Amino acid sequence: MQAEERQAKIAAYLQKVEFASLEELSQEVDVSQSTVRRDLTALETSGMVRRTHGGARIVNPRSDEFIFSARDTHQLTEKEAIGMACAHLLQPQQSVIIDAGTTVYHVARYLEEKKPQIITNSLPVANLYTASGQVEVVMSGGVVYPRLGVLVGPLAVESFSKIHADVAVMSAGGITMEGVTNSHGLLIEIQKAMMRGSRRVIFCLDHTKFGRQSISFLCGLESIHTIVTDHQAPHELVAALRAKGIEVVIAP
Amino acid sequence: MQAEERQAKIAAYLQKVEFASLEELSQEVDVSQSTVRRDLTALETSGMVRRTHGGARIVNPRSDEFIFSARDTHQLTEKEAIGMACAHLLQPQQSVIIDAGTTVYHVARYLEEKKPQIITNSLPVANLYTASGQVEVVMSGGVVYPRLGVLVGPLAVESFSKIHADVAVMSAGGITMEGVTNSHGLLIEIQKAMMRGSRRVIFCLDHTKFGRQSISFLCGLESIHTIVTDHQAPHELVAALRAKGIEVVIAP
DNA sequence: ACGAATTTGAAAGATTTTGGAAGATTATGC
DNA sequence: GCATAATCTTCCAAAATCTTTCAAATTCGT
Repeated sequence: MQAEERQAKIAAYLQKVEFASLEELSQEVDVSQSTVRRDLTALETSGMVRRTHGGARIVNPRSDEFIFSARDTHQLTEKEAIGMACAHLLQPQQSVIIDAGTTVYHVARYLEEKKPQIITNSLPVANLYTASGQVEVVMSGGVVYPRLGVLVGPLAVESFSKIHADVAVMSAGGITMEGVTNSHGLLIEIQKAMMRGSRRVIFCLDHTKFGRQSISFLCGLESIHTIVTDHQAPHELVAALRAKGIEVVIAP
Repeated sequence: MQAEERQAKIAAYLQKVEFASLEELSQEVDVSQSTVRRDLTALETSGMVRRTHGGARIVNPRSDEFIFSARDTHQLTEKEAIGMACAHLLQPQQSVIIDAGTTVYHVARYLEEKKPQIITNSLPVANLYTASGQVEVVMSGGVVYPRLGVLVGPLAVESFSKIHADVAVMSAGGITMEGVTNSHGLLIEIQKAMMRGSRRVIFCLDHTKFGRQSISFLCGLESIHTIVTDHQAPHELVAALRAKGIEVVIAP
């Protein structure tokens, strides 16, 4: 690698992490620490970074715009398994509405090869494919709900009311034999609009959602075509749902 | 291959990658490194590229206002100064339309304490405040334009047509006495809608934009109330703009 | 087609950059 | 406050890269 390119890489890396040790940097750009030191002094004279003992720090940190909640490790493997299984259910080139929620976010992650058209109100999902450009992503409008990165409000409802898609991939707070419930009342209207606009409705629900009830009622079981869950889901409830004519996919 | 054609190819390649090693370039155009060296010295005297040890780098990297890249350190300090200066122009609690573009992105960064209502079609801007929750952000709908992270298309235009804001903070590809131009035709309609919906229009343009013309015409000078730029902006053009009644703010 | 002028590729020597080591300096624990 | 460890600076040899030079190849004009 070239000196200049390397220095740019170091600067970019520091932009991302704000601070990095010498060892970290030398591994990142794959040169000796001596060279990193030299690069850092060069970058320091240009005013871009400040050296410290043991590393360097960016002068004007720029908050990284493309991070999705780092603390999302809850039931990660289950959610990934569900995500993959659900992605398998979709046909190439389909138009897919993706709900906002950590579980369905993982569905979106595995959709790239299906080259779908994704319609979503979730910023994290949209961020997934801004870089690649392989997947067409349509965002609804709306007010950004803090922390979750979901677009809500009348603008969002209106957007989805106008849209028709092949599939809606939904999440929820809980499911019982009485129906599906969710914790955020703001989302209910949007989710209803999503489901109305889709020919097929898939719910992605990990086993912790089974038998649980949240505050707001979303829909009855008759609105659901498919449920994707993991192998820890209670057998009786799965059997009962199947008896109601719902396809239940157990992710391995 | 001809010498000139080869040099053009080298220049084009460098435009794309910003810097490249001698080996890379010699493979790219399929000549010896000696020849590449000669070409590079020629290109250097013409001011187009700068040679470095081990390769070369483009002097004026295609300063595309609308490309968000990790290594966007291009005119970073100027853009930050402009961002701060422009943020100062706004009143607390105002509703502000923020255009999609690297310069105005920096305006958004400094807006938190004004507690504004932000309306935008830029994913990076929206991502800025999803975590904090201090600022209300409204997103237009639209199709995500790959790489740029901008929402475009009829849905976006329609969203902005319905919205009225106190201020619009805009970017552009270039400004001359004939008016403001932009490189992406897709954005023009959206930007026009943004400007129509605002009582005051502020353009943030770093000095490289002055005297430059992009492909698509956006608006005449009469539509502009304020321009924020940095101190390297050419004095004559600044004076001429002021003579037209436009407030020009020079960021320190 | 022939010779002059230019361009190209390669080699030799000069220069710069790199990686490591020794000694100096700064942080850390007790 | 002192000993210890970590980190930094300085220096040097090795590696990479650059410049210069020159013969072969190509292009151009006639």
